Amino acid sequence: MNYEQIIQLALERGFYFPSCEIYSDASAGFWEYGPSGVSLKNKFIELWRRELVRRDRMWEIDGSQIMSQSVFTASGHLSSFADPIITCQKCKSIFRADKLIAEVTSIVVPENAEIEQFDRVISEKDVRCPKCKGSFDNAKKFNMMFKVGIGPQSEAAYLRPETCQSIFVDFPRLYKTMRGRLPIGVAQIGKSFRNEISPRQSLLRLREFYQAEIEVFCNPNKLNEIDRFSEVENTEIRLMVDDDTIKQVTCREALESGMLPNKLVTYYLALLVEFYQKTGIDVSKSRFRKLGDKEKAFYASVAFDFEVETTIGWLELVACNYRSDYDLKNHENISKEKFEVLDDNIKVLPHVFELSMGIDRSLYTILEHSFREDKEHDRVVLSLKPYLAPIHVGILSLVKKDGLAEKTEEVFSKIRTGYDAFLDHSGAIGRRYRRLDEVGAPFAVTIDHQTLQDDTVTIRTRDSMNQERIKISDLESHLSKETRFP
RNA sequence: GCGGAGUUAGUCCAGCCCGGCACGACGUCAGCUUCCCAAGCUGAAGGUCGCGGGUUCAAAUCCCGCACUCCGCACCA
Repeated sequence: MNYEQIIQLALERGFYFPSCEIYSDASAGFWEYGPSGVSLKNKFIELWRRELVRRDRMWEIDGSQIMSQSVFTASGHLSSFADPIITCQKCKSIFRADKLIAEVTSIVVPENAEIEQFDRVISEKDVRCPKCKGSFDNAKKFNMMFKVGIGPQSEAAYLRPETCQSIFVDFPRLYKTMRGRLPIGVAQIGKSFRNEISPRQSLLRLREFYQAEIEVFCNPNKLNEIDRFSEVENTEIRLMVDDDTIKQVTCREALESGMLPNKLVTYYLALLVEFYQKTGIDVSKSRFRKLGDKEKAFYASVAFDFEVETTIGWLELVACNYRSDYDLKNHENISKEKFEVLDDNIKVLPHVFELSMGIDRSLYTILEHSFREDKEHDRVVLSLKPYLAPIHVGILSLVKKDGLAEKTEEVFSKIRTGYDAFLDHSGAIGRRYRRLDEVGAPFAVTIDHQTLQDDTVTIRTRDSMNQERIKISDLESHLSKETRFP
């Protein structure tokens, strides 16, 4: 229900835990997924593939995590993904140089100005530390990308700070070989790396994290020629634009009222909501928040954050950026590769609309929104959607003796390769049910004395705690029906 | 990075002031018992007390440094 309970569940039940925790030099901002977490993550990704990649006939790629320096020269990350910082010589406080100068002197030095400009203003205006009045060291650029050295000469390269650059640099080849027409969605799941100044709150701000990104390449003159829009015109989404109120409207209303700029953007925001609804996240606690000019990333011309309310506040799960031709134009200039494509026999440099999803944050939110305390039955239940549950079914013997254990293993063997099943003989039956509830297993099959006579078992449903008796021969079709993706 | 609070078994924690065998609960495992919702009994495993250094005959405890976690500030492509 709240952050502390989720982190405790994560630690106790193998969802996630700190990386390298046995060593004291382990850095903050790195976490690992245990067996339950991996199982949940894999199923979440499969749902994403079904609801976005396959539904919209996107292409999925898997790019390198280390990318050449030129990529980030072109993308702007080498110059813009860095903050000018100054350190107080006396108290060691760190400030953003541009912000402090603007505050104290009202002089605006652009964030990406040459480093000497900051030093000059600081010495001319005698800018001092607001905390202790100490003077500053020379300004430095703090780039949030991790630099790596390739080969014996340690040639500079970087761990990608967002997965999408692979998609941009691969686009010319993909377009030539994969036989698509605009609009084209290209998707990728993978890790990104950012040297955050202060990582916090486990999965919510990591230095190494999973993104599921989708870049939709489109003709900027045809943003309202999206046939598939009709599939989502009645889908309800919650929007926060221009003021602080959230309005729940259908996609058609959002478009007609001008709250959203065009059919293409509206269509993909709708796909996102429909996807998240199926993850079990409570979308009545969600909103698309339109970002103001100051909040937007340097490459975005229009941006919406998909945010969900949690016990620690509104959490950004997806950044939806209209990147226009920013990336393709820059890669074209630096690489000399052609990025133009033919659309209706007219050459066009595609624009890009991006859905950049944080997987780790999404998984946290799913856990928090699924976690409940059932006080009446004195239990903790993770009411995950059956198709996302780390364990689909527990296979339990009511007692170990009288041949029940052997019969239970026989049932387990029948389904172990098709489902995530957990075999358990030991302890009281109620205790075993409780443990399964806590990792979100939607079903528990129990082998009892009657099973030996007529080959039937009981199957217990997690949320209702109801049990029904079914034939072992019907077990697979029952599980298949109940754990199927929607 | 700054300020505050912390770090002891899988989890929660006592012990620290005032140095002398690291306490308890939950959980886990095995056995017995019951046999459909965390019962009970018996037993067991599990600890470099965050890391490193110092003081001391002796350090979880006192001192110094560092790391990490949480809260606040700042940062957040």
